[in-house]
Amino acid sequence: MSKQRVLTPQDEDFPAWYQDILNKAELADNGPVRGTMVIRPYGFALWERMQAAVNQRIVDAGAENAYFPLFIPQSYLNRESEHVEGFSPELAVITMGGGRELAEPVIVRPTSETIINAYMSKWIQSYRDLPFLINQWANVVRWEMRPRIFLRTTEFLWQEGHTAHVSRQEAREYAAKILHEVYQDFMESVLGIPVLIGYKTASERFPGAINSMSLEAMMRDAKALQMGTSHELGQGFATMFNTTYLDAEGNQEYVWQTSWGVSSRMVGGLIMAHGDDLGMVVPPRLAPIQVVVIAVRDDGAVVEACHSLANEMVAVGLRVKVDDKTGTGFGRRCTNWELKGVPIRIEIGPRDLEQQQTTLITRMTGEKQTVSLAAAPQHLVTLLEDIQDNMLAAAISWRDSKIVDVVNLAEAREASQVGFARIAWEMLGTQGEVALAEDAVTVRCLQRADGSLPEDIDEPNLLAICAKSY
RNA sequence: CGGGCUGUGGCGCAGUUUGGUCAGCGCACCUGCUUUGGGAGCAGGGGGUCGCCGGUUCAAAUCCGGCCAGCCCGACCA
Repeated sequence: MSKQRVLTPQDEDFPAWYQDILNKAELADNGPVRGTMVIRPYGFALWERMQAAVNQRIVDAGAENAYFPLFIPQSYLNRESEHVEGFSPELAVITMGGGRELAEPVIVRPTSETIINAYMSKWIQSYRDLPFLINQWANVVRWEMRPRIFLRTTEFLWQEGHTAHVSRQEAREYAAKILHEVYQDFMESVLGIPVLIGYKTASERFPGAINSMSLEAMMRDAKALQMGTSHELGQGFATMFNTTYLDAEGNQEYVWQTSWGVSSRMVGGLIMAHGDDLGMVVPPRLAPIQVVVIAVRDDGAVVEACHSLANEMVAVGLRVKVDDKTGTGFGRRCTNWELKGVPIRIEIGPRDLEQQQTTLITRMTGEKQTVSLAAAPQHLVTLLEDIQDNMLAAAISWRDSKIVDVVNLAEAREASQVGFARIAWEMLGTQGEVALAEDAVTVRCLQRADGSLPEDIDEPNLLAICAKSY
């Protein structure tokens, strides 16, 4: 009964560590078609909780949910030239249906700007219909060369918001609002993952957008992960789909649009941003299970005490699971809950019961403490809040320790191998961006020196965040 | 699409060079007993047309030919 290695250590082989977690924490499996994934119940529970928190914020931002078809006429994509050029290499195209060749091939949506525009143009008539704010939760398909579960799969789950506004200014502000009030707030306050925000460079921009904003997080191997994007689409789609409205002066005008999304990739980000060599570490606000109560041994009184304590905890609003599967060894069960990253583990054994107490272990720190059964529920409520705050604080300080300010290309190249390099965009420039690409380093985003979002990409004195990424 | 590699129970692999008690190991799974405060021990057990097709041979996981699939490295991506 000694402690043995469960996962490949992160230092030894980070991708292997990630794979091990997917399997051992029962998060997901590969699907039979390359690039597809099966999301298992625990992995899906994480996603569902993300959905609920993001959806609430989207609704608060004024957008309404709707649903558009999975199949899009090929001709729709062809209307916006940059859009179709950007996506055509990764499209799944259906040419057969009902046993016959189709007159016009059908695209499996890689994103829905086109089909949503087709309907916006129908529904929007007057400036009184604006802003038009809509969102859908859906699956999309982008044929991927190098898939990795959650991070880059051929089919993935996401939310895509699409809006139409009377002015460029209003559209820009709304895209920024989503970035800050929906995405950044969700990621930092629920996921406990700090993000750097900024504009994508022209080469990293969404196909068809005039500007793309992104949220970039640092994983435990110091690589970057784009956690979400919010785009300013300008009037390109509106022009091609004739999405117009009549303004107060009686003029026919094109709308200004945005689109924005976060995906099941965030599950991968959660794993890689907080995980350690024992498994996942899930922040309390997200955790499907916040507390697991483990019956140490098969003893009627012990099991009963576990359930009774669990009931009290549920009564104060906690999400609790009782593990009374005493047929499985104690150590094994502890390990399994650690792998799943449950924030707090409570052990109740005969010795605890004699003292009317319980042993409480915090997943994030491994810290053990003894708490009386009577005080446990209330104690847990505050402890979970502390853990949530501590996880974000720890992630921020760790990330900041891996960001290096540099002044030239050579330094940027070097620093990007072991963290994020921050360099004046005027210094780096598009040529520097191309040079960095040789080392698989990209400019993740452009931001102001204080980390805030610039007015636009041409604003002077911007900083480029450079890193290797997923 | 260019370069390197691999296909053997659910997973990870050995065996292939030197055809013949090689259908085997670890983990997982099932049964029983003992266990249970950090991945338990012992005993027993189930499960594989050795990627597919063809060829050589008395005999093929092993040799030959073809096909298929997958992995890793390079150009695109939430």
